[in-house]
Amino acid sequence: MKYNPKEIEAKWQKYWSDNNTFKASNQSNKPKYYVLDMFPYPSGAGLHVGHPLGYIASDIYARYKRHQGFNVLHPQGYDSFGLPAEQYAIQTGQHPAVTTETNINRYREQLDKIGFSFDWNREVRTSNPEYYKHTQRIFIQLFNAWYNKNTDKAESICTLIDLFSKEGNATVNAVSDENIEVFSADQWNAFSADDQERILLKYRLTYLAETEVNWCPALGTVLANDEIVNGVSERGGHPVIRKKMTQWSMRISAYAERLLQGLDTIDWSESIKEAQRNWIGKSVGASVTFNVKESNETIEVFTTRPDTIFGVNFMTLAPEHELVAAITTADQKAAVDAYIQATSKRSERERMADVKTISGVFTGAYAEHPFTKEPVAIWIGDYVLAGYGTGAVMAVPCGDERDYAFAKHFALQNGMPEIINIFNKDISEEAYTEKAGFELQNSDFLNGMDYKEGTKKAIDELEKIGQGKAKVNYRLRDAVFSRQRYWGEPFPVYYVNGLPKMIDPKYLPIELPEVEKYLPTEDGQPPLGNAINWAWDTVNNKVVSSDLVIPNESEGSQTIFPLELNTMPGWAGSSWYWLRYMDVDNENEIASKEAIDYWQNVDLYIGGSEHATGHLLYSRFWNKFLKDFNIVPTEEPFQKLINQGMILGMSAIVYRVSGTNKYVSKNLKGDYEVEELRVDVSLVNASDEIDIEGLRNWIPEFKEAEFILENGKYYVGREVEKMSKRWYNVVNPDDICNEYGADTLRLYEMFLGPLEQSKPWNTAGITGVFGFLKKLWRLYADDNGLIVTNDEPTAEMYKSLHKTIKKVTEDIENFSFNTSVSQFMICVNELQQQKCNHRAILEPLSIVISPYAPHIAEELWNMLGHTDSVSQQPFPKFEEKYLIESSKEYPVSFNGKMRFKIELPLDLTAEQIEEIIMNDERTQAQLQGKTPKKVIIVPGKIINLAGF
RNA sequence: GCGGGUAUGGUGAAAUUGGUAGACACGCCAGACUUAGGAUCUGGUGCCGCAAGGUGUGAAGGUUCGAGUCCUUUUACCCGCACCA
Repeated sequence: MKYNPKEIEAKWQKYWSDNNTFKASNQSNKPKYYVLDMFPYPSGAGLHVGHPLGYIASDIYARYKRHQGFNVLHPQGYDSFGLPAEQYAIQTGQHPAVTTETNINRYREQLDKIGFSFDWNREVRTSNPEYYKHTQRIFIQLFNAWYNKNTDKAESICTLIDLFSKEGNATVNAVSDENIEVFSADQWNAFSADDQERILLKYRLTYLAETEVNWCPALGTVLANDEIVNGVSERGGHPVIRKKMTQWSMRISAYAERLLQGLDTIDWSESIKEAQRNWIGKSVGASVTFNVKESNETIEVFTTRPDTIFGVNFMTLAPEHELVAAITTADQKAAVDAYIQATSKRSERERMADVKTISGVFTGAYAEHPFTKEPVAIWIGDYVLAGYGTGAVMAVPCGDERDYAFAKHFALQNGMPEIINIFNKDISEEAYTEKAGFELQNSDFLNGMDYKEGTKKAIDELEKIGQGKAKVNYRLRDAVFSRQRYWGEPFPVYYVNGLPKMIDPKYLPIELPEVEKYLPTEDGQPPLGNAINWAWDTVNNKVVSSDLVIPNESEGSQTIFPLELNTMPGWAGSSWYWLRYMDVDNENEIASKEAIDYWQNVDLYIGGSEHATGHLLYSRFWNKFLKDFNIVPTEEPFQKLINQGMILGMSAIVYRVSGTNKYVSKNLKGDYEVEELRVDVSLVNASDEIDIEGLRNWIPEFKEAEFILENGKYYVGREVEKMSKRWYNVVNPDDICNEYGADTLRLYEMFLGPLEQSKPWNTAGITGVFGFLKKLWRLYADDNGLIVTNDEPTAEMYKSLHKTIKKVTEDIENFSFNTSVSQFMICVNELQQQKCNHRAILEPLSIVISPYAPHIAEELWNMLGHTDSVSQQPFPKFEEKYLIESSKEYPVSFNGKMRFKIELPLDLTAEQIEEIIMNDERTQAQLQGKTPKKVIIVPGKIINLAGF
C-alpha cells in the first residue's frame, strides 16, 4: 500500500460533501467561532497558487477550532459584480452573468480540489438578485437616516423631520452639507414638499449632490478616492480628471471619529490601522473667519496653528475656490483668469508630480486681520487644495515651509509684505515649524506663550469676537457611490421632478434590466440608459417600459417615472456580506436577529492588505450604521485581521541576441547585445534550465530559434514580480495538486515562510514536504497493509508526540503555521527512528495533523478502524508529564562563554548545582585558581560563572 | 517629507521572547542498499583553519556575567500616504 494522494483526496472530498461534514448550525451548545476569508472576485484567469494562501491558513484555523470544540462558521462566496466581466461583455457581447457563472464554476472546482472545510450551504454571490435585494435595502435605510451628533449615532430621518417641524434647524446638531440656510419651524412647514426634500438630502446618510468627482474618461465612469493610485485608475492605469457631476454619495464622514476610535479596540496589524488613521486624517485646530475688505464676503480657513494668528502675512485660496471670481479686482482679473486656466489644464497627476514648482497670483483683494484689522493680501495658488479643509489657508510664512517658500518666491511683488516673525527663533533661512521650543512675540496678547497656551488663548479670543472657533478637521471625504456601469447593483430609486424617491423595500429586488449594449448610450448616459424596460410604475409597483414615461409631465397625473441609471460601486456588496453568511436564505432581512445575535461578528478575518482604505473601511462604516439601528450587536465587524502576504511569480527570461533569432544562455549574455523576453515558467525546471523542445513548440517565434548553450544547457534569468498572465509566470494550484496532491500543496504553502510575508513561489522545496507525507504514511502501513499495533509506546515516543501537540497548538494560536510543518517533520523522523507503529501514538497524531493535511489524516484515521470523520475528534491535550526528562544537560559558561556541558538531575536546587559545578574538575581547570565573583544559576536553564 | 515593515548560511527560514545562533527543509558532498522507485536509508555541510582554535545575525556604538533579541546612531530595501494648512 503506497501513499496515493490522488485517490484518497478525491475519496474524502466526496465524503465531506456527501455527509455535509462542515455544515455549521445556528443553534449549538458549543461556543461560536467565525472564521472568514475575503471572498474572491471570480476572474476569467482562475486561481493561481497565491490565492489559496490565506484560505489555507483560515482553513487550518477553522479546522483547529472545530477540534477544540467550537461551533465554527467558515463560509465562502463570490464578489461577483465587477469591471472585468463587463469589459469582456463589451468586447464579446456575452452577458456578464454568463461569464461570471462560468468563472465561478471554475473557481469552485479549483477550491474543492484543495480540500477546504467551507460550509458551501451558505455560499453568497453579490450579483445574485436574492443577495443584492438586501444591498438595495441597506441603501434605502441609509437614505432614510441622518447623523445626530448629540446622540452620536444615526437616527431615522423621521426624527429629523419632527425636529424641523417643531424647532426648525437652528438647534439641530447634525452631520450635513456645509452652508445650509437656517430656517424656523414655521418656515419649514411652509416649504413645498419638494423644497423639504431638497433640504433633507443635505442631511441623509446617502445623498444625491453635485460634487466634484474623479472621472475616468477611458473607463467612462467615476471612481472613489481609493480606486485611484498615483493619479491614475487602479484598474487599467487610465488618467483621471476632476469633474462636477450629480452623484450618489455616502456620508462616511459622519463616522470619521468612530472609525478612528474603533481602531484601538480591534486586533489588526499596526500598518493597516495606521493606513486607516492616515486616510481619516484627523487634525485638531481652529476655523478662522476673515472678512474681505470692501465686500460682504468672508473667507473661512482651517488651521492647526491658531497660536500663529499674528504671523499671518497673506492668505491663499485654491484656484477652484468659489470666491475667487467675486473678489478679484479688475486690475488682476486677466492674470487670475490666466492662472486658473493654466492650472485646470494640468492633470491631477502633473500637479502631484511636481510639488516643487511654486506658482500663484495675487487677486488684488485684501481681507482684514481679525485682531489687528490690518489688510491681508489674498492670493491664489495651487499648493492649496480645493478638497481639503475649506480650500483656503491663512499663510504664516515664519511657521510653515510652504507659506515660507511662497512668500520668498513672490517677495517684493505687489501684495506680498515682509515676513513677520512671531517666534524668538531665526527664520532667515527657513520657517520654524516645530510646535515646541519657542516663545511667541510680536503677537499682542499671545506674547510670551508657547504652542499649547497660545492655541487656547487664540481660540478663546476668536470666539469672543465671533470670528473663529475650535475645530476638528478630517481628511476623509464622503464616498461617491454611483458608477456609470452595467454590471453592478441597480439603485432602488426613481425620479419625480428630478428628486429621488425610494422604492418600497417590499418590492425589492429591482433586478438589472437586459440591455443590448453594455456601453454608455450615444447621449452619454450610463449603460442602463440602453434598457428598454427601465421605468417604475408607482401604481402597480413594478418595472415597466421606459417608453411609458411622459417627459416634462407634471407629477399629479403621472404614475410612471424613470429609474436611476447608475449602478452601485464594487464595494457595495462586500460591505455587509459577512452578515449574509449567518442566515443566507432569509428573504425578508439581511439575516435574522437570532442569527446575528448568535454569530455576532467575525472573530478572525484573513485577507490581503490592499483593501486597507477600501473594503475594510467601508465595511466598518456600514457595520457601525447597522449597529446604530440595532441590527448588529457589535461596533466592529472584524475583531482580528490577518493579512497574508502576496505570493509572487518567478518570471523566466531568455536573452535574444539583438536583430537575430538566436538566444543566449544567461551566463553568456555579457558577450552579446541582448533583449530580454519572458517565457512560460512551466518550461523551466528548478535549476533554471529550459526545455528547449517545449519552448520551440510554445509559440511560433521560437520554432526556428537557435540557442547558444552553456554546458549543453540553456539557463534562463529570473525576475520576481506579481503573478500575471502577461509575464507568463502564473502557477496553477491544480498542477501542484495533480502532481503531489492537495495535502502537499497545503503544507508547502504554509512551509514557505511566515504567513504575512510576501514571497516568490518556487517549488524547489516541495519534495521535502511530499517526502514527509510519504514517511508519515509508512508509519502506518507498508506494502502489505496496516502495521499499527496495540503495544504500549515508550516514554520517548510519548515525548515526541506531546512535543508536537504543544508546538502545533502554540503555532496555530500564533498563526506561525510554517514552524508547525517543521515540527511534524521532526516528529515523524523521531517516530520513524524509534520504529513507532503504536496506535496510542498514531491515533492522536492523525488528529494533530488533520488541520494541515486533512485528506491523509482522514485516510489514516479510517485505516485505524474508525468510521467517523477525524475532523470531529477533540484535539489531543498536551500533557507536561511526557516532556519531563530525568536529567538535563546544562551548558556551563564562563563570563557568558560556553565551555562545556554537564548532565544533572532536574530537581536540584541552585545551591546544590553550584556545589557540583564548583567541584567539577573541568570547572577547576577553567578557573585556574581564581574565584568567580558571581555564579548565575537558573534551574532548568543555565549555569554561568562570571566576574573574574 | 510622514507612517509601517524587513535585514540571520549557497537558498526558504527557526530561535522557548535576554540564555549552546542557524531548528526544519531545499541544495551540495560522501556512503549504504537496491525488487531502478516520484526510490529509500546513513553521515557531513555558517565562514576561516589540516587541526587546536578563531570568527559570525546589514553597519557603528551602548546596557548586561551574557544581545539576533533591549537602547542610541546609521545604511539598504519593501509597502502605505503625501503641497493635508
